[in-house]
Amino acid sequence: MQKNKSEKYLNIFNSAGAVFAKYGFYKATISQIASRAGVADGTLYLYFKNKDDILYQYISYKTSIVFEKMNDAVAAGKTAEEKLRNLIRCHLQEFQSDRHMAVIFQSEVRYLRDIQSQIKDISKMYLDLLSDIIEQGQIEGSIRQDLFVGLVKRFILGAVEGVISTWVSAGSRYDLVAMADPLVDLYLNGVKEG
Amino acid sequence: MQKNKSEKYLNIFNSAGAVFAKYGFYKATISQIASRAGVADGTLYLYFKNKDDILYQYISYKTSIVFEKMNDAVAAGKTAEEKLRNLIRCHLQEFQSDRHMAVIFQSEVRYLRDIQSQIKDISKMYLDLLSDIIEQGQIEGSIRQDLFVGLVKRFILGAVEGVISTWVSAGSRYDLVAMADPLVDLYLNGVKEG
DNA sequence: TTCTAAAATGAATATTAATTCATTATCTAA
DNA sequence: TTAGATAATGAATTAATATTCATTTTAGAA
Repeated sequence: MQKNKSEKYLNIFNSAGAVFAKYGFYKATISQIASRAGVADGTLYLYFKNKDDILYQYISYKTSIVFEKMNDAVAAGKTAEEKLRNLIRCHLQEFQSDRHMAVIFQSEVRYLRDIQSQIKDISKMYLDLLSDIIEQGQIEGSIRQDLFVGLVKRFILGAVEGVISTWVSAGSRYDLVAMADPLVDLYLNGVKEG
Repeated sequence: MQKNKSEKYLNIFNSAGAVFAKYGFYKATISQIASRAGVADGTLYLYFKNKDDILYQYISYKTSIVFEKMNDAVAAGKTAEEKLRNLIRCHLQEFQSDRHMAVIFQSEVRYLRDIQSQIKDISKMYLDLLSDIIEQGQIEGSIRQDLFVGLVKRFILGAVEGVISTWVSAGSRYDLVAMADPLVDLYLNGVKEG
């Protein structure tokens, strides 16, 4: 099993992403992944320990990249509102530009949560980012003091995931990033008239 | 395969729910379900066509029950706000009182969406309920006119599912129904100060 | 060009678990 | 009480596919 990410490694990696996204982890077969990558079945085992390990590496890697970008996006904002807006936009942007990842995150994360506790859960990190933003907003005075942060952050994450989930189910045809501003407007102002 | 729901059928049905919730559909085995139900492996095939059919019947049945209750809850409200509050409360109540169902809905629905198009998707029905409520609120004047209903309804569903998902991951230890009112307050008023 | 190590192959193997069905047990009605 | 029907059993079968490894191919050094 190689350490550095050779061209062949990436080839298998990406093929696995496509096949997992299309069939789901359990119904995807090693042969399908190998054939899509244009290599023999046995070759996968030179690069990955086993089938689980492919999914594990896939999610680990994608998680680290996305989280890095989210961190940068938040850091680029000054006020809480700017930070929130940047975070949501980045989130939607990343998932829109990598549909396979979006599908896999949506459907296979629970499987990994059960068996691979060493994965840093992207939700956990995301919720921590949100906590910081909400608390900053409360200090700034732009966000209500009477809110239970633990609830608000889940509420926001759930809403974004719901929008992504719908976009995935609908065949990813419309522009996801365009929903960032209306979404943030909803969090901020609510649906009530006046 | 029997038609009427005998005691043994329900026994297998519920055992399957518990085993699917614990291990996930693919890792759950027929032997585990049979053994939990206290019957022989072959007996399952007198009541269900195959393993897929067990999950199919489980989700179909639970969906119909929950949706009926949700409909009643909404019908019991007069204003849009009352209806929304009743719907969210009912949703949280039903999932809280049936944790196996909550787990299965959270993790296995995508699998079914792929293979069993005849299931009426609970999300779809739910979103339609929400559409009606939002439109009623807009007519009443209690909900903003400038909202895109298609976005708002997903936003609300996503937020509720996010809260349930967190509750499931946290081992279902706290009171989920207690979150209904703070959640509705968030949808209505937003997080912004003033 | 030749040699050696690394990489790749894919047929054979091993494993796991869903499903079947010949047999046995249980129930019901005459 | 018993014959026939119905229900249940669980060992044997079947099917699918993840993984291994003896063999072949490739690439780079001498």
